[in-house]
Amino acid sequence: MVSERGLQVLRAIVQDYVDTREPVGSKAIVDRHAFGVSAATIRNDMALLEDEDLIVAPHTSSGRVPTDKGYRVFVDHLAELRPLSSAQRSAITSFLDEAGDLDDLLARTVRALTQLTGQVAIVQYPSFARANVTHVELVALGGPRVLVILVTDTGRVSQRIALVPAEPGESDIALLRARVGAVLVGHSVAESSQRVSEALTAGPRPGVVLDAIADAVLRVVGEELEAFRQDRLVMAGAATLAKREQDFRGSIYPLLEAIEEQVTLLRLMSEMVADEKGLSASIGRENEPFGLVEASVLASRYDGSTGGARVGLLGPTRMDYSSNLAAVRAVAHYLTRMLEDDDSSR
Amino acid sequence: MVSERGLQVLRAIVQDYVDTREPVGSKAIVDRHAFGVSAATIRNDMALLEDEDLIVAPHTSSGRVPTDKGYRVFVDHLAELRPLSSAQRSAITSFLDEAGDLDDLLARTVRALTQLTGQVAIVQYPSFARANVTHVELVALGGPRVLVILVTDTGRVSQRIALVPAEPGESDIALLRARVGAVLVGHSVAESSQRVSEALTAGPRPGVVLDAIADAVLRVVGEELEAFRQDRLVMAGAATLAKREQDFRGSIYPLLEAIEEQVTLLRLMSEMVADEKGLSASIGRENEPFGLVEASVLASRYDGSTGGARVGLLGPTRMDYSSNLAAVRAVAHYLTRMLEDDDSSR
DNA sequence: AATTGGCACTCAGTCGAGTCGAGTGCCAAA
DNA sequence: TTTGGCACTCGACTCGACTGAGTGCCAATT
Repeated sequence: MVSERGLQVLRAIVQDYVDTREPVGSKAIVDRHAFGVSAATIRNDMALLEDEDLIVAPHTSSGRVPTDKGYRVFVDHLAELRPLSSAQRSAITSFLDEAGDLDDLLARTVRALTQLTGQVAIVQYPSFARANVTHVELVALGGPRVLVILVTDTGRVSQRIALVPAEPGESDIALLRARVGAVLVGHSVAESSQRVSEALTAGPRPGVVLDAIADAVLRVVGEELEAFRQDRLVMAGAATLAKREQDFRGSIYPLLEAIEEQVTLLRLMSEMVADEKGLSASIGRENEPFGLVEASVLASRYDGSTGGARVGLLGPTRMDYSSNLAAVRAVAHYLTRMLEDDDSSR
Repeated sequence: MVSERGLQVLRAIVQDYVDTREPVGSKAIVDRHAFGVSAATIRNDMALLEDEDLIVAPHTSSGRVPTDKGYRVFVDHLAELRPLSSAQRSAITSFLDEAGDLDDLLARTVRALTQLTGQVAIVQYPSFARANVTHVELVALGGPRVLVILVTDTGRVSQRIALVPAEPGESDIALLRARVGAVLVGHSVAESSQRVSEALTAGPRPGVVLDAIADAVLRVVGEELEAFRQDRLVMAGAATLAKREQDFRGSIYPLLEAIEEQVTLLRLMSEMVADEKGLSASIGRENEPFGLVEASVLASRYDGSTGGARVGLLGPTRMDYSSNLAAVRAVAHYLTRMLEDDDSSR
């Protein structure tokens, strides 16, 4: 069983190891931390910690290094999030304050977070599945092309071009707009998607040109709604991985690939279990199902209203969890406030 | 002066070095290439090549390695682009054929190119400065928000939300649409941008609400047009750099950073000088002004009509120029054809 | 004049022995 | 339970010897 002091020793080991990148020995601990006991005592504690699989010695007779389990205990029980400096806080707020639309806000968020932590920052777009479609607009572009525009109450706007079987006239467009609008407007994205499929299986009445056009438009709308339901990520700081390369035993290739793929990270972030404060961490081996074993992901929920969306960061397992968790929490906090504040303007 | 055979020796050195990643010696050359002369003769030639700064010996008595200048001569005079296999060609065409809109087409293009070469693929968006604005659409979103949509004849559609000083009614929207349309429709993006500024300096008549709204909308339109004029890049395969890391003496950090920044690569690609076939290469040190010294960029123009746009790739100086140039050329070719073919549908 | 075989020379890479020292585990004493 | 002492381990570093690929040069050959 690990004593109270044993846990303090673990904390010291994690902190020093993150600091120095070198296995830390009993002597180094008594030097750098005021434990008031001798090195031999620390050694006994370390032997226990090793029994518990919280630390490990890379080879006989060298210092110890935290295991993934050790980091986990540190994060769960030992890390005290050290609050950001006021300079940092004001830097974040003023930087985010200048943001324009949602895209810009999220882009600024990741930049701020990567700046703050020196790690890869990630933010998930708020999920749009529960958003409601408020407007549908159709614009005839000439020829067989019709521009379809969808707007949701969360402020997301998207457009797509439909190729229709016949060129619609001005009045046709108005009719189409009403018809498509009836299917969508006022319904959530998820519902709308459903309703579009139903409207399509009904099929056009043969020979009725407008029906054929409407179907073509609906098909495009369906595709676009599907895209709405897919979550997206915004990231920044991928280059910082190259700087931290020494922290990875293997190649950073899997990491860069995950960043480029996005979908892996998306799943990973979605499946993370948050604590009561909305913070979550996935450490080292815990990411094995996602093909990442030497990396940790820290994340926090933000913007509780739309639910599910997260902001976080990705870095080597050997990272400064205290600072980084604090940074994630702070950024999530400001981002949430930002979204609440001017909810009406988006 | 370098003899004809000397150049063949240079070619052999470049090819073998790219192949083996090891300095190549005179013996290896006579073994792998049928020169019909002895190693001593090759050595003499190599001495000349070294005098001309085309190759260099990393240390006394090891094989030679091409210099940047050597690669340059190879690319300009010696590389014969080896055509793609028919399997590759059909893979490209069928993959690009499935593309939807322009975004999708370019995304597929970079994926195809990175697949083909194993390098980082880059494509510049066609410049929209000369595109003409064909449609302006306004949608009242309720409250002070008005959705502004711009469409150009190149098929680019973009939208933005304007915050206006008063909520416009249905008829106001129609009036506004006509008014804004008069400023933009039928003019190129560059002209439109100009005309918007002029319309704004005229200023609203005081007290006329519609004028104030129109100005707010025009300001947003101006911003959006500005965004049109900025070129953008789409990239893929950044992760492959991690695999090729051994090919870089220094860190890959500057490369990843350039990829993330985009603007550096954009300038680099814009300033490259193309040969008569539209192909261009920038090798190693030649990229020094852009902070890249161990990398080469190969590029090709595509879609001559809109002018200026390029597709290309980025990789270590020690790359297979023959294959990669051929791949870039082929992809540019198919991309151009794609854009011409269904010009009407975009 | 170009090519070739021969030869001395250079130097990175490798291997093994020797040394150093940080750090451990264990034990007996406090 | 803590502590000082001590033998032991083992990675990291250094040094020297050796190896071998490859060069430059030169005299002989074609």
